Amino acid sequence: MTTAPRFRFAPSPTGFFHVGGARTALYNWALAQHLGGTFVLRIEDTDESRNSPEWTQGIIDALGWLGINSDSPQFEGPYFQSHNADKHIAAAHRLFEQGNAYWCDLTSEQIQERAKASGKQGYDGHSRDRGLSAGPGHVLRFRVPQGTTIVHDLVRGEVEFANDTIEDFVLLRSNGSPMFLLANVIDDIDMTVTHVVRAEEHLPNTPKQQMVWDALGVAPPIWAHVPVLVNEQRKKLSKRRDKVALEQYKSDGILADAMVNYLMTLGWAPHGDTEIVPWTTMVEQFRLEDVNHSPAFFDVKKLEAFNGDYIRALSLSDFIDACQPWLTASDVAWSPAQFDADVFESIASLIQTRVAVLSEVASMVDFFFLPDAPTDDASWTKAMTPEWAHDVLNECAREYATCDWNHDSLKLVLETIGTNRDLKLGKVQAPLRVAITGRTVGPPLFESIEFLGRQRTLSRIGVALQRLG
RNA sequence: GGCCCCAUCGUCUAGUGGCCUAGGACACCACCCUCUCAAGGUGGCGGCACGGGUUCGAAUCCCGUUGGGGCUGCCA
Repeated sequence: MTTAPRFRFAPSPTGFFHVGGARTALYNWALAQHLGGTFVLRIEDTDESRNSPEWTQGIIDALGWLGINSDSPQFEGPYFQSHNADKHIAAAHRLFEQGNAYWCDLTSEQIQERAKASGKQGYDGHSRDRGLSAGPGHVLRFRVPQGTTIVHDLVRGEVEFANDTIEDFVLLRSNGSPMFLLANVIDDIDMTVTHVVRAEEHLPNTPKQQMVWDALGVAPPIWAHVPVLVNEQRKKLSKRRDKVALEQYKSDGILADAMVNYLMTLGWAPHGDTEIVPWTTMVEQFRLEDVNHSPAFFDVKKLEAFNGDYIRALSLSDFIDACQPWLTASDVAWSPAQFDADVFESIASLIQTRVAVLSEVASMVDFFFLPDAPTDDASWTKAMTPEWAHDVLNECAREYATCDWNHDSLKLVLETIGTNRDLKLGKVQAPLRVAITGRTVGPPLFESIEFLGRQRTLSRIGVALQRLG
């Protein structure tokens, strides 16, 4: 008989949500969905010095954004490791009573000195047989048995560790609080976790944890260590150097689906020649055995390419909805009163193919809502330098005062002005574009002018003419 | 230093002994389309780290070398 598998995701609440953690969570979630199991969220807050309660809500929100919904019947938690301290301590004492652990009174300084003197690194097992009991300044250490420990890992195969290379690690701190290694195991046992899927950086901890499982008489879980995510220097993504906050990508305008899809392909690929596939397909196909063994570079460019794809796949109304946060943000160039939702809806389809991240939208449509064209000196210089610029704008102003107001005729007018001077539309449009939009690049000009209206168009041409002198 | 992991285009990957003169995607380049910029289309550039084996046959298996990475805390 097989019971439904139970996966767990066990982040520590140390600020924002790390993209590496996001991928690990996604792998666990995909597996839970694929196998009809449970995803258990456990907040590992044993290190009191660096946890903060508001961050756990951040974790839940971030998971929710990724589609790992805490309302789902397959979602369990959050549990807090700190709430289980009693169980951890009880287990530690049981380990002591069984002879699997012993007390030690050495300080870190003393350990270092001994290591220096012996020339060997780490703790040397000095207190193993000293028969110490609990007391102030005493830590409880696990008595690593002789022999070898074999970790059966679903992505790596069998990994063998000689136990004599593993030091007697600390279970309980001198203040009596449990260490991660212990707490982690006790919680996994307590929550009947069957699969531990986590990042590769935990692989060296695994034999230690497995020994604790064994000592407690419980069969260890199925392990799976997925490769870490690295930066361009091939170093593990770090909070200090790298942009790793999921929230940051969200506020830059990365779509959740794009992020999910991209993260899943870091270390794994869906079948076939397309890597942009719906979540349900990934759930169906994802297998731990197919996960790559080597670190994967978190490539923001590729993420944005995925995102552009997802943006273009949105229906127009979904796209418009998705843009709202960036149109109403506090740092936007226009005032709320100046914003015209109808205008935005009218031009949205022209914007949709032109952005890779949603935060780009604002600077692409600002000229519609600002009283005057935005100023961009580089664009101005580039477009207004030709000696014909002034005359073209002048003629434009005259013709646009009376011509039919639709993009076809607006275009035809400028085309004619250009033809008379032997200038292609691609060239003559430049001064007009900058006069109207402020920039040399942007959405299609004549549609934009049409939406802007005759009055404002004429006024902007006037302003530009004046500036040209 | 010690322990462990890893090694296919610049990057993410497909590939599990013959279908591989190694496929796709991102990036890059060119062309087409085109009012700018995108999007889209077409094409191109570019890789099995190296050396030994095993085998009729190796990107795929074994060994070694080299190169990367992770861990090495009374952090998680």
